[in-house]
Amino acid sequence: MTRPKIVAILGPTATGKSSLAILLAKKCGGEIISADSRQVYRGLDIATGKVTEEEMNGIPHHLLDVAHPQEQFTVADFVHLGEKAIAHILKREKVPIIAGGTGFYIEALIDGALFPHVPPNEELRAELEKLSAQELVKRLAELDATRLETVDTKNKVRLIRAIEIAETLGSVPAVARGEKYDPLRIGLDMPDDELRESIKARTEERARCGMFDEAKTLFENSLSYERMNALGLEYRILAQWLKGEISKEDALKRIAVADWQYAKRQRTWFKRDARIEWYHPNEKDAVIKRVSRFLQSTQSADSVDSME
RNA sequence: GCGUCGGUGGCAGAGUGGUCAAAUGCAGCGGACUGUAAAUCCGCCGGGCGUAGCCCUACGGGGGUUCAAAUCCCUCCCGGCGCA
Repeated sequence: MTRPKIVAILGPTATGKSSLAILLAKKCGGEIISADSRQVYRGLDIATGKVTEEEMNGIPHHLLDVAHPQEQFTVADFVHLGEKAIAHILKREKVPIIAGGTGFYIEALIDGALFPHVPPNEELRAELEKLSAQELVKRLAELDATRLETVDTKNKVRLIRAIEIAETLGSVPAVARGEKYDPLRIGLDMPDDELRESIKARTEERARCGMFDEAKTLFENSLSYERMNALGLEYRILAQWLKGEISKEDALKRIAVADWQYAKRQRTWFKRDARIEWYHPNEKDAVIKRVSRFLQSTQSADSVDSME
C-alpha cells in the first residue's frame, strides 16, 4: 500500500508561508492544515498573523481556531486533530498542505511521532515546579536513569515532563516513529537583513490592523496577563503595554526583536532536518513546479528527485 | 562664569587602590528540544590565537602619585543639575 503524499511548507516566521500555501493549494487542489501553535486559539488573530477569510481565497483551512485561549493546547492535540484533518482531505481526494512554523508540531505529525500516552498532570507539575532543577534531576535519577542521560538537566520543563511520564509508566519510552505519509518538505527562508525587514514591516502592519485593540479585547475577555505572557512573543509584550509598563512604540520595537529571536530558534530547529528543500519566497514558480512533480511522481521516484 | 554630580564594554548599569577584560540585565551570535514548543533551556559575547590557556588594547583625553589605578591627585574635553 502506498503512503499518501502530503506537502509541508515550513520555515521561520515572516517568510510568507501562508500565502504560498494558498497559492499552492489553488494550483494543485489542496487544503491547508495550519501548523502554528498559537493560531489554534480563537481570538488570537492579528498578532499571530492568522489568515483572513478573504486571504484564504476559498481554500479550506484546518487547525485554526480549534482551542480556547485559556486552555492548554499541546502537540498531542495537534497530531490528533492533524491526522483527522489529513484523513478528511485525502477522502476528498485533495492534497493536504501543512503550512506553519511550529517545527515540533510538523515533525510530530509528519513523522508520525508516537508520544507516550501520558496527559499532563497539573497537580504533579505544580508540586514539581517548586523544586530546583537539581532536585528534579535527583528525582528522575531514581525513576529512569536512562532518560536522565538525554534530558537537559538544567531545563525544569523537560525534567518535569520526564518525571511525569516515568511516574505513570515506570520509565520514559523512546519515541516511536510511524511512516504514515510520504511527505515533501518545502522550506522558505531568506537572508537575515531581508527577514529582519520583513518582520519589522509586518509588525507595523499588524499595529495598523488593530493588534493593540485585540490585546485589550482579549484582556477584557479575561485572558490574564499571566496567560498572555505564556503565549509569548507579541502577546507577552502586549501584556506589558496593557499594564502600562511600556509605550506602544517600545512595544513595536520589542516585538520585532522577539520575532527575530523566534525566527532564529525556528531556523535552528529546521536546520537539522536535511530532508527540507529550501527556497526563497520569491521562487514561487520553482516551488509549484517542484510540488507538482512530487505529486505526479511514484513513491520511489521521489526519493531520487529529492537527491538533486 | 562659579558650584556640584557624573563620564565604565553595542546599550543600561555595578565596581571606587591589587583577587578586573571588569558583576548583572538587554541586545548580538551559536546550540538544545519525547504532550507548555507561542514556551523552556544551554554556551559564547573587547580584539587576536593552537580558546580549561596565552598575547595585545582597555574603564572620556592628557599628565602624575604608587610596587600596583576603572578606582587617588592635577589638567583638559563632554553631559546633568544648582547658582548667577
